[in-house]
Amino acid sequence: MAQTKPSTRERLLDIAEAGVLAKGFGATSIEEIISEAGISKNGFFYHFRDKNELARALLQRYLDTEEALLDDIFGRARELHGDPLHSFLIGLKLLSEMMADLPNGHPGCLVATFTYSERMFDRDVRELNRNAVLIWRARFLKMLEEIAATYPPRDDVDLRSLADMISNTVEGGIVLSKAVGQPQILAEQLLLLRSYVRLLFEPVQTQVAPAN
Amino acid sequence: MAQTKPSTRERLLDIAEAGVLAKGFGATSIEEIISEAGISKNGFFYHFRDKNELARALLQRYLDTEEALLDDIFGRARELHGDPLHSFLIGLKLLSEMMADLPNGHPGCLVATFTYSERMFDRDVRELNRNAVLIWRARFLKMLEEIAATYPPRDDVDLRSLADMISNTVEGGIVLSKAVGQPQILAEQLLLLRSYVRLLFEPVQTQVAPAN
DNA sequence: ATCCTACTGCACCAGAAGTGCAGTTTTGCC
DNA sequence: GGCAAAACTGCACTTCTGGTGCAGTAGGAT
Repeated sequence: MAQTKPSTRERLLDIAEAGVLAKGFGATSIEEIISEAGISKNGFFYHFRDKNELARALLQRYLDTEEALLDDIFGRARELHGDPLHSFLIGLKLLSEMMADLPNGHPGCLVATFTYSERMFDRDVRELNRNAVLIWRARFLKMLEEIAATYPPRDDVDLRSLADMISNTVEGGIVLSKAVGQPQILAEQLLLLRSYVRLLFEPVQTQVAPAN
Repeated sequence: MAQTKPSTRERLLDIAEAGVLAKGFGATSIEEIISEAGISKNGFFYHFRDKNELARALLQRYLDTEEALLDDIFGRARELHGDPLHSFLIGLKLLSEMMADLPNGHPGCLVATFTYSERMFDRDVRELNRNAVLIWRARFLKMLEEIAATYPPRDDVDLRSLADMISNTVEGGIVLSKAVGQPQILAEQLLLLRSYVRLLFEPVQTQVAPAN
């Protein structure tokens, strides 16, 4: 089970991911994946029992990458500022900047692709997808609780909903950016979310200062 | 060209829409649509030249319905309160309540389904999809400009981005609600958006009063 | 009576997901 | 170097789906 051979399997996943994010899971045929990878059909089925297992592997890899990315961004933000609120605001800024710097815009979120599902996947894959969102929720909720402990929120908001708002903004931003072909929408929306968090938690007097 | 016969064509669209929203466009086969409609395959192709034309008709009808729904909600909100800010806040509340009242949650947005495209549609359909988002933007921007004329925003936000934020919240909320199977997420996110709009535009002294 | 709309029925094609099996190359290990 | 397992190739075959083509028909409007 321990992967020592990354090459072919990883290449299949790379090709599949690009296809799925550009065209959707159903529109990405095994035929085209293997032709691009220069492998036979049975070579493909050696690595993945069926298309559903490809979906599972694709999603798992994607989620691991996203987790690492969020760890990195909010970890760096925390290093830049010890205060929970300010490090969170810095994290959102960094995230927004990272999204703005993607040359062709965000390629798309596999979680959303899988949610708007296409051929329905099996329970495994759907559960993986569901858990991904719940993990994001837990991550951001933890950060918000830390913030709320120091800065009482100005409006009576549910922190759990607010935690979801980060994922919500990203998912919505990706859809809108892709739909109209304006990649910057996602980055802008993250800055609006940041503005909301500031208005909610930042003490009033500080707000008169320029916005960064 | 003037439709006098709604029955079969509309029924095909109903069945197709339900399928597409539940499983995605590619996973909804013509075969299953016609079997549910009790019609022959050629009967289907009599109404739609190919699957792409079905997509176009589906999207067009969906957009018309959404337009009417938004007209209705924000029209009613305006009747309930003449002030642009308060009628907008009422509109968001009404929208949130409507989403909360959907028995099985929002069935999904065709614009998002089509964006995360699945088999790529032709230029026509993609343009229709793009314009839909731009029309939503224009609608909300108009309302926000009216608000900003009376209430200077507390943070230096771009009204165009803020206009997109409504669509963004809905699209993201639908994805999250569907992904985790918690329909109320969409309604909650709309209330958070409402909270942000309040914090942005509502004069400070009013804020101390209880929310809502 | 006949034309148009709205279909049915049948035959057929290509592409995609898979299955099955036999055989071959590559590799890692002793 | 030898051997087994891993990582494939090639071919044949099945089913489902999208789509085409053509011939025919029931029922209402002119």
